Amino acid sequence: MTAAPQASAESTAQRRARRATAAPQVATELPAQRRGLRRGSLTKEIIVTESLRLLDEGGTEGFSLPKLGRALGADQTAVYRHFASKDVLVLAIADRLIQEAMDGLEPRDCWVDTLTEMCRRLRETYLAHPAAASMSAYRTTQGPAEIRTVDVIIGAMLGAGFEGGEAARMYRAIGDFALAWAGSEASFLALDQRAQQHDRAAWTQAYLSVSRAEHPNIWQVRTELPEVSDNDIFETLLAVVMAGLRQHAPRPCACHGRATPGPAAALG
Amino acid sequence: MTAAPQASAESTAQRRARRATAAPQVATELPAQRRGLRRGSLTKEIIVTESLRLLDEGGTEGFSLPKLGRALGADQTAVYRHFASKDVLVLAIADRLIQEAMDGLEPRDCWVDTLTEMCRRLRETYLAHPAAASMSAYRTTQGPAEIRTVDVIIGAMLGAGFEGGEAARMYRAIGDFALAWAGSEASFLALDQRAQQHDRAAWTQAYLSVSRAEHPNIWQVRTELPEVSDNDIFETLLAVVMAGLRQHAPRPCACHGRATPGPAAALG
DNA sequence: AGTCATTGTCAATGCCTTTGACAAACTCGA
DNA sequence: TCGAGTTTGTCAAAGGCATTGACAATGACT
Repeated sequence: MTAAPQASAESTAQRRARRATAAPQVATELPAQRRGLRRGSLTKEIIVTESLRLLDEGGTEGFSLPKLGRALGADQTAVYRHFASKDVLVLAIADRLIQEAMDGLEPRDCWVDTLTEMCRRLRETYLAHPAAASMSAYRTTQGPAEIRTVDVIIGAMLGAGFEGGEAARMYRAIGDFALAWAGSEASFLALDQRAQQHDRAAWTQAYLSVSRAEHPNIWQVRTELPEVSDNDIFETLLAVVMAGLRQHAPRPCACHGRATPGPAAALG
Repeated sequence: MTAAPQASAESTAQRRARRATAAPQVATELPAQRRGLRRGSLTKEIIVTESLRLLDEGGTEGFSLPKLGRALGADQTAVYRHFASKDVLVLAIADRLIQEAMDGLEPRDCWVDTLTEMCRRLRETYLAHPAAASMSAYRTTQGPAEIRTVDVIIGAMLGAGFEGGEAARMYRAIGDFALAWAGSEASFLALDQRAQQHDRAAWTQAYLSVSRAEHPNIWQVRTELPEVSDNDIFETLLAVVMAGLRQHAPRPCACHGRATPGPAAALG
């Protein structure tokens, strides 16, 4: 079913002419050139893509349905013809993010590698679209990509030797962990730059100016604290989680606990 | 004419009557019905408390500064005399939650117990106020309670034998983990009941109706999947994380890996 | 008592989400 | 080829929210 007839150009011209003459005597001062969008120029796909672009550029603040409509060159309310409400649009955005993150995810020989890759992918995608992620994290769509990811995770857990209810629990634990972590990092990055910068600076300040007597432990590592990067934190926690999983697992992973090569291997 | 919450409607009426016949006496000895809006009757404390109540009862949707003002028996804009913006109020709410969660937290003999307690406390408080938590999670206030908690966590890490930068990294990993997890659980619970119920039901449905050929791993544990509770998931992940930490730690914890007694001790 | 800052109230602005009426334009059947 | 019906874009408008500036009462301080 393709067949997009090109006869629309002429009928568009007809429409324009008609509109010009059909209008009552209301003073038409403007050369009504491009007042409207051609029918069918908006699709769910286009709208979601533009939403993502707007959110990436302007953050959560700059995102509203009126602005989205205008950015598409359409009316403020045009989006409502394709999504019943903003909430439904947000769900579609969530779906797009999951797809983007998990497209092509394949089980690897080592179940730890599989889980590690899943966590890293989700985080990468969320960090690439923090505003979109902060709006749509914790929403679930049961789309094909999501279901497939669930299957891969459970497959890894079964590969680790977990059985039945334990495999189910472990899947939820790791899956929800990945979502929670990526979502919360994205949520922080979705705050306006001022708040973010202020927060980071404030913590550095707080660490460095802490009283030795009152908070001796902070004091002891006060200079190292501001050095820790977000990537450090994520990879550290990921390693901890995977170590814990390996220990719980009835079956060792294929790489026998060798450090998983990853994007943060060079980090201190 | 708005149908304000019952309690506040009445106290507003009382206030009006009282003010009309107001005697210039001080008469501050009776705390009963002291909700009148004499000058100074609104304080940050009161406003934050009422915010929490409104959020607990009505969720994120029912929470706005106009409604908050009305619920306090005051003008729509009264809150702005105490908080420069809604954002500042949200930070104050965040502070209150952290205080509530961490009040009286003390290091325990076993550093694993200390960390476990911290994670559980944060989660409990956030789950008790999901809407408030979903608004204020990921915000940081550097209040005394927060700083103290940081010191306790770092103390636990030093107790585990981590040193310098490693202790700093581990503190961030566990602290951020606790925040991310509690925040994301709260965010889910802050969705309106309909969406929540729908989500849970949809997943159960999705699990049970999965095709064996397409998603064999899900199929294998399909009946166990809906059985997993939120508490199961949290305690499972917490156990995994603590096991991983123990393994990374240069020094064993005081209880030598004995299962930490907790609300989910029955879990395998 | 008189000055002054504080704090509650009022009126108003501009943006947001959403809805209903309307009109253009595409589809489909005769 | 034409006309009915459905989509889809546009317009106008309602009702809510965050925020602001002007105003007024009130309590503190001198």
